[in-house]
Amino acid sequence: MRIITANLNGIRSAATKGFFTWLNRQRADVVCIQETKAQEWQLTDPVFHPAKFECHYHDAVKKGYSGTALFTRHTPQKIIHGLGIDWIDQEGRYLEAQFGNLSVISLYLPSGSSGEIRQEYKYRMMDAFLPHLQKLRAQNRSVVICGDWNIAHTEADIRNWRGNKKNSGFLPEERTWLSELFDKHGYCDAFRQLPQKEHEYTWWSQRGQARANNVGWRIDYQITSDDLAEQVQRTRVYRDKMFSDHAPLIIDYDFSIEP
DNA sequence: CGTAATACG
Repeated sequence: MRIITANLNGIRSAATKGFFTWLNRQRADVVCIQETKAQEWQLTDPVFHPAKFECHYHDAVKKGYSGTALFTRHTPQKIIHGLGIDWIDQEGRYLEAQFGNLSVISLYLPSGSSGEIRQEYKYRMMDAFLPHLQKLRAQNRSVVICGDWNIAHTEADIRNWRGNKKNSGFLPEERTWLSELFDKHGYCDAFRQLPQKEHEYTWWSQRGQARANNVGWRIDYQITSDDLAEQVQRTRVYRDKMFSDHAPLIIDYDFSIEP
């Protein structure tokens, strides 16, 4: 099966640039979207509900802000909106689809780049999310968590690591949190299961010529439970001018969703 | 500076 994750930086803007035309050609089974920046009542146009998918939206309370979506070709047994934690769910950051023993999750971890208050919020969500991830493992579920984690893990995941050691998204505490997820809690970075390509980033600053020079960060991941690690068949970062600052991440797995 | 509403990334 193929899972795509994409931070769209505004789903309405993305639609006008041809995102849905592109998507309908991708043979995706599940599509996880972040930063819809819209509420569902603003998305009545059929373009936002492509026919071959079952489409779910999880909006932020604040208009034009954040928001996740999950499109699926197969009907899930259950859709879960949010973590059950109000101050997180108000920002529309977690949307889960359950297919038997498999959970596919669209996740948008906060950015901390605007200042201390949002960095603290980011840390608080990381702290609140970890027990949830442990619970999913304790239930013996297979899990694919797709989305914008707003953290570059290692020096291989960011072009200018020296210059960003004190910047949100590459702080030691954030990187350690991801390391512990991988080393202690039974999760792995699907993209890193296959032979490494260098300088494969998913996000570029809009300042200067960052995109043109590929001075980027890998902050979008599909993080799976360890049991799915050997299922990864092919990974691809899809760079196209249609996607203004984030590139979608496409991963093919060697498992299928039970009907 | 883009997206979408005057903030946020």
